[in-house]
Amino acid sequence: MTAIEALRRKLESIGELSESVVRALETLPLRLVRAERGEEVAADGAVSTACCLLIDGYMHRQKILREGGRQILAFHFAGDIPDLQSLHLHRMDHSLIATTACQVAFIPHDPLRQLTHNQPLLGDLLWRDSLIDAAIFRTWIAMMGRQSAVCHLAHTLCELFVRMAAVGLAQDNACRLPLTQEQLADALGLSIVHTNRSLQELRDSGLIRFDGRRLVILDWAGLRHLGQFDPTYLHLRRRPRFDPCNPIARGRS
Amino acid sequence: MTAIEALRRKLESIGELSESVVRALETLPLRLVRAERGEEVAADGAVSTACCLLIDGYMHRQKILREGGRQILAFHFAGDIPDLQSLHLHRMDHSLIATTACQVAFIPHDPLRQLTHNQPLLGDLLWRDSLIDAAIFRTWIAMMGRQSAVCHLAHTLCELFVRMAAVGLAQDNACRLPLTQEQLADALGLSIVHTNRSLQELRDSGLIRFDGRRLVILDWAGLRHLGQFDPTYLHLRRRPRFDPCNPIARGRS
DNA sequence: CGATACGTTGACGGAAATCAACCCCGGTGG
DNA sequence: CCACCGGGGTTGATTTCCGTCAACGTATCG
Repeated sequence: MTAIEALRRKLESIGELSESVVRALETLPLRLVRAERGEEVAADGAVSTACCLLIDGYMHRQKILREGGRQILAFHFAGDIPDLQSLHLHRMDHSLIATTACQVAFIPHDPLRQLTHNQPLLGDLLWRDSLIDAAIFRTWIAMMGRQSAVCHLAHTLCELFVRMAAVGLAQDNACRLPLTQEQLADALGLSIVHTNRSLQELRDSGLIRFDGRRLVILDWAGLRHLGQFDPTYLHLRRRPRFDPCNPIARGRS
Repeated sequence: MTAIEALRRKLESIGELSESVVRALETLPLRLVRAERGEEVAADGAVSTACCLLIDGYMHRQKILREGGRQILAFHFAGDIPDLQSLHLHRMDHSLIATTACQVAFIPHDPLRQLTHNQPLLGDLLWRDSLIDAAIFRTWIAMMGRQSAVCHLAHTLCELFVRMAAVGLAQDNACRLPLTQEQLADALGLSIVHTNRSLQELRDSGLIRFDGRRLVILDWAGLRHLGQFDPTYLHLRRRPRFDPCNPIARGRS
């Protein structure tokens, strides 16, 4: 998949994209780079001059705290621009890490900003994307502050699955999800041990299957209910019309 | 203070604002409204057609969860546009509440969006503002996930104080902060009881004085250290040059 | 004067952290 | 070929931070 094709899928999942805008996107200068697993693509505190468009692979954003603790802030995959905020906040306030080996395209800030000025509708759409990023943070805050570990975990898995499905990265009721339990724990704000036990709870209840590489949803309604998951906050253009794993609703497409 | 004057102070605290842009802002149609304490200015799930510029008073944003729990997501004061995200995310994914009686100005979306198109530099600055909003969410996530109650509380107080100081709402080492312990607790994701005890800890250590109306910082260095507070993530135009309560640094202005 | 909202305190219970093993598996190198 | 190693996952025992419950104090207000 090309860089612009990945971006196009993403933007179309959250808004309308005209042909002229797509053509304009294709004029952007791109620097294609491969990032190795664990590589720090953008460092906390650094000043950045380009945004990173993720074409293939997985990345995450994280903050390292004084006593060595780590908090993961977001997970990203093909089509995402994990450091879009750097377009107007030049200094990074967290770092961007390649969760797996990745293919990325760097888009220099200057031409990208120019393009958002010349094509206000594209600018609005990218702005919208960054606002959805923020909406996800808000939801994480609510889950961390007021929900139990299992609920939070279930919610997070729902969110990742729906986001991936929206850009065509899920087949049927499964998606690739190459996360260690340690990464999951650092995203949820839990210990590894407790994360492990919460995962077991979801598995033992027959809601999911997950081996650190692939997530299979066995009972979407159950997982969604347990995680109190309501996809409104993702602001997708089409709300998922049916529960991905509900064969009845799926029948009438 | 007028609506545009409040907005001007805010925008100047995070970026450059040219005279022509200020004049352009003054052409915006405003609907001035008073909101009473506790009033829901924008409801979760509602579709909004205007942004709310806060001229005087305090507001907060919150999510209500299924079992009646509440999570406060942000605190706002004069100059803030708490629902700026609605400009590109029409449906609210949380609600906006008047913490105290407020004076607000509603700015309809259409002319505001037009203005961001005609004045790309203003658009960029508002975008930046919404990105700082997100940066604050990220920091809250890290605090909730990986820090103790007192640390989180100290950090939150530091943040509020610095944000207010940046727009001239703090005098010396004190600012108005009309929050109940229940609201503080719902922001921190703690119980009221534990919030009360954490506050006492800060008071007993001689770091702050706080009576639910006014926050006085008695030991900025200590509070800042305890809360692991580093203001970088607020992306202010001028980093606070001196610690507000450090008389030595303050001497050489 | 109650009524209500907010703050404070003590006793108790529970969810999650911490500590400490142990297992499995793939890679690597003697 | 097998010993060794490191990363990741799993389990049990113990501890602790924080939540819950319940009561009481205080101030404001109609």
